[in-house]
Amino acid sequence: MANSIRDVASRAQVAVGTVSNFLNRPDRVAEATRKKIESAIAELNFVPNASARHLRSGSSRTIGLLVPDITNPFFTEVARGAGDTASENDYTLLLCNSDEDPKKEERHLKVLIEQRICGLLITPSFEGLAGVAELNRRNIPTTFIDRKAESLEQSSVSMDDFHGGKSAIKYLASLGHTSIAWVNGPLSIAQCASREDGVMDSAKEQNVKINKFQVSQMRSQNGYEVAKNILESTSKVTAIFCANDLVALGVLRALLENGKKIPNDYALIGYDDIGFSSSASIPLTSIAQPAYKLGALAAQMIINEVENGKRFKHEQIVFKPELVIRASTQALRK
Amino acid sequence: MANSIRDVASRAQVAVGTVSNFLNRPDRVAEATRKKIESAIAELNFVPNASARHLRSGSSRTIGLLVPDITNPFFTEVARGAGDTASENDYTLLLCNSDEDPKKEERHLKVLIEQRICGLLITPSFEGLAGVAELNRRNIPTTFIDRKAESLEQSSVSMDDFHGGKSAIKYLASLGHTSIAWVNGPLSIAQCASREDGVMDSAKEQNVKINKFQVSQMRSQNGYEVAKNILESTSKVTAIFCANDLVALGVLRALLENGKKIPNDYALIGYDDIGFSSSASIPLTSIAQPAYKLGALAAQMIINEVENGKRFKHEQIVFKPELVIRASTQALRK
DNA sequence: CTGCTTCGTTGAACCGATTCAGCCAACGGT
DNA sequence: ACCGTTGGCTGAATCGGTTCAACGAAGCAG
Repeated sequence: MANSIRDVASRAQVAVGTVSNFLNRPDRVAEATRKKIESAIAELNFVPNASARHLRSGSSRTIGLLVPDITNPFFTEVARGAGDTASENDYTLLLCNSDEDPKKEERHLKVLIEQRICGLLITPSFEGLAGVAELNRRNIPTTFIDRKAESLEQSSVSMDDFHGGKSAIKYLASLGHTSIAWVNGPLSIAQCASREDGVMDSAKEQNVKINKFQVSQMRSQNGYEVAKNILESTSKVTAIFCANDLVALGVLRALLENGKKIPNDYALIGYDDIGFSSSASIPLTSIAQPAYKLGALAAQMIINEVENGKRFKHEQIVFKPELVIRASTQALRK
Repeated sequence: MANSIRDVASRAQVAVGTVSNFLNRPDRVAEATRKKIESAIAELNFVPNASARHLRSGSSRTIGLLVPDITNPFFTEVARGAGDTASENDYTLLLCNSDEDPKKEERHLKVLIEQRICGLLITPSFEGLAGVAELNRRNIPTTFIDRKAESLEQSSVSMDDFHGGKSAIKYLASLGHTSIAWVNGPLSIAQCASREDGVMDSAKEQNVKINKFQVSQMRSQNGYEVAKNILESTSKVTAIFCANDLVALGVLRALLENGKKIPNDYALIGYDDIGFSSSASIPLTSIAQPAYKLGALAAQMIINEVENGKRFKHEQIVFKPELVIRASTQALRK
């Protein structure tokens, strides 16, 4: 049932080495021989065994992708991008979801090492992950996604969060808003910290007032809850900027329930531009991040690194996010 | 750098076979020897090579999961469930996304065969997929997810779509609605067909009138577009039931844009109960499907089948979906 | 005709695990 | 004292590919 290269060889009346050449360097094989092997493979329904191949060749042609929350559409898109690129280059992508749980993350890293992945794509959610150090010790190239590498010895594909935060405030200021609520996630998350820096920087430039609010997790429910605080707050704001779309959607729901009109009573901006934002009941203005492209590019980079070894130059690529204007924002009516 | 079992053996002063026993059947190894091996492994930082293990043992401990659209939260949840269960049982899950493209699907199946997966989980989106027949020929157990297997030789974990369609209409009828729009996807999709049967069956029982509408794809944008037709339709409906939540969210947006009040002007029900439905601006009543459980159970079943071989009894498990009532529905005001 | 390449092919060694027949020592029953 | 059993350990064979030194034949230059 499970045919081996030896069966193919004997059926095609050639040596095993020739079949292997046919599989890997067909140009080294004469036309006539090639045909014999082709038909033998077809007749036997032969498909090479990846494990055997990896074992001997030393290269697994498998890359790992470790994300903190596959439920977040942003990461789903990253995974799609990385998967498609891997596939096009005849690599296998091993997708692992840690659910933001360090234990699961370590376990997945162990499995990835067992599989002898030749490269890892990761969005590190915690500092100083033991497993990542382990990867380094084993010389497995690692590329950060959505997080800039601090060392030049490592590649990364990330977003300019400072710019993202800045451009949202700048845009709101241009609409005439001078008092803005900023709903951020935990500052321990690097992305949140950078966005906040951008927000504050722009606020100073544009001379607008920022009211800070905070959520413990960047999920819809948290946005829903924090909205009450915004409504009850003494200093009246006319615009709300949220650190991601899920939170913004939660805020949106709370505002509508309280009879507020969007964008009339409040302008609202999210971050990430996940698919649902454009089809929310009030389509959301958002800071778009090219998630698919992030994943695809990261995969391409790690494949280059794997194939070019030492000659490879590490790069830290930073994309600029883009403001996408929809119905949830409009100019302030005096 | 990459240590082998032989390095461990020589460091621990034992035979390679003993190390292998330690790894796989620790009870067969004496306490003292165990300790020696343990410390040798720790010192050398040894992690076994999965490829070598699979090659010799013949079992890959890898299961494949092939979904048609990882972007759909329903499948993301299925994948999480399957992934967690695989992980708990020391299996590796290879997640593949076909984007509803038969070519990609075939390519993924080829890769999965190369990897010698010991079992496949699949939501078949097309009839008579050549690749699946191939899997059968190779005796690779296959379990259908969200689609009942027609043969008793195969397991499946699916939902009772007939019941789902029926219960939505029954509920709307109980609220006093007698004229209902039913927005379905392509009838070529088995799930859509069954839901429609349930809808029509219940309509007859409850004596309510059904207005059929159709979308070509079950995405939010399609729902947005079809909503116009519903509004312009001559026969006035007071409730709308959509074949999935994405479509329902699109309809919701269109209705709100047209100044309609939900649930006052229209009651609205979706299907799947994806996370976003509960946090939509008007939280959506929906027919909930336990996606995570579907994935987890399917993974457990295929693992059982793999490990118990012929003794395994195939099962076709069918879950009943559950109506989840939220703000988008209310009793009809006369 | 000889010597030198080039091209296509061969087949044994090897990658790193698992498997299993076989060995030794200790123990217990008679 | 003898034999059978059991527990623990050994190491060669093996899984299915890839690699590579070596080889024969053909082609070509001098």
